[in-house]
Amino acid sequence: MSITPKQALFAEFASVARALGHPHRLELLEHLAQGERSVETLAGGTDLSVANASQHLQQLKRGGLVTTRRDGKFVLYRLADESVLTLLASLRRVAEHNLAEVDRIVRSYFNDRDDMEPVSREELLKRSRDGLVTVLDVRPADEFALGHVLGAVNIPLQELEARLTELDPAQEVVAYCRGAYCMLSFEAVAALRARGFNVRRLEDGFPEWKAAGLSVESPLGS
Amino acid sequence: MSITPKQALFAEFASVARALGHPHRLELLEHLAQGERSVETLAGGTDLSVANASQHLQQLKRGGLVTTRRDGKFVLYRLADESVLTLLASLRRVAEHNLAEVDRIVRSYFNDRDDMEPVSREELLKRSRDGLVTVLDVRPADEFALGHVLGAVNIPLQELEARLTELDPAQEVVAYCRGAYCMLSFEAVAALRARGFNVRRLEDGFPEWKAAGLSVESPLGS
DNA sequence: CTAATATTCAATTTATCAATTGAATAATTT
DNA sequence: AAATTATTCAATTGATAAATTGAATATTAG
Repeated sequence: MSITPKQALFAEFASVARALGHPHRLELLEHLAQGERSVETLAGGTDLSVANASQHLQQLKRGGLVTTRRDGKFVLYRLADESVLTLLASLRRVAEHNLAEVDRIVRSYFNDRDDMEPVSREELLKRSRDGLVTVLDVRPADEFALGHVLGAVNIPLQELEARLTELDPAQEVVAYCRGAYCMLSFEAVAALRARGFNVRRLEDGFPEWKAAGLSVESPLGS
Repeated sequence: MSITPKQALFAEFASVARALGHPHRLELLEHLAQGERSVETLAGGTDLSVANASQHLQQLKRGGLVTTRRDGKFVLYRLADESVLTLLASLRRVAEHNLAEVDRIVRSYFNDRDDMEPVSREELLKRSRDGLVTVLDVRPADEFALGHVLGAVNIPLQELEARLTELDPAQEVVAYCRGAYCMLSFEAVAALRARGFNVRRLEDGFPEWKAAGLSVESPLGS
């Protein structure tokens, strides 16, 4: 018996889902959500060997989640389009709603949810315009340089302890990083709170902010 | 070295994606999108052995995509919540946008003749007013009952073969279901065309029709 | 052209998944 | 209680995926 078109379509849809179905690939996608990256950069950022990262990236490509272009001797990967971010957000939402294990991890590692109630994009935008908050980007400097929330201050998490004086203790701080589950901003909040700062997290990260069409600062030509 | 919470979360997210990563499981989810079903019913609807369907359903359950309840000797599966439908829609959207193969399949099986182009809402509205088409809603009866295109006939896809006599073979049929990526109307078109009907799909589905402010019939109070 | 760098490919081992079969469990009917 | 029905489990076989290694390609620089 032959394959029906419906089965063929489901097979294609499944291939997209399978491409998402590995922790390393999700991590690669999180990095790619920040912008275009070379294989070597991605391998470094995710602690994978270059060959392994390359293979995972090719699976993402086969699944239609990323595209590539060559720039000199580098092959640069990027998300195929915005719909990939939406898909990742949906995936997170389903996991949060329906997997007890996710809830358990978030609770046990990120403490009280009340305390950590994230700031919505809308709220941040409003309070930022009114000059009421310091927007703190805790991603590495190179990621910040490739685009960030308009008016944000960049203090990479690793430098935070050393650069506390750059933050006004009298003003609320809202920290963000790569996305809803990027650890950097969780850690920044914990560190700053321990120093007496009034600080919260943005509900998600830079890619979502950018995708929502909110104001960003980007380097020339991008 | 120990597993970071981030890695643990990505592993959970990946497990959700893996649950989606098989054509049979996507087909099961499509059936479940229509309402609660027993294992036997699902096995019948998808041409799987009961044991095989049961195992796939358990994978969906582990992935947090479905839940179960027991009713007498039946175990009834249902989608975990609405966010699963959103996730499925995102998955289809990414596949449609970024996989050439999906486009090829849709074109070659559904759109490769002029008369297989989907009908726009405006065109359907006009032809419907002029009495030129039969508007066919192929969603399950309970969904139809909650609101449908004004004047539409409801023949759920599953009953279509048995109720062909209700359709006038001399008149063009326009089928619709839940949305642009809902498979039901694709299948209805394929089935009816095989029977010699002149049939096309609406470009999207009921939610878009309603959102566009076009005439609908709804139950009291909604 | 040759050397150097970035990425991919090919081959391997290990691990996990898919489908089938027959038996086991759980609720219902007789 | 025994028989019936629906579902799940356990064990098997064949298929596919993951990570590693070393070699192969493609581009740039000298």
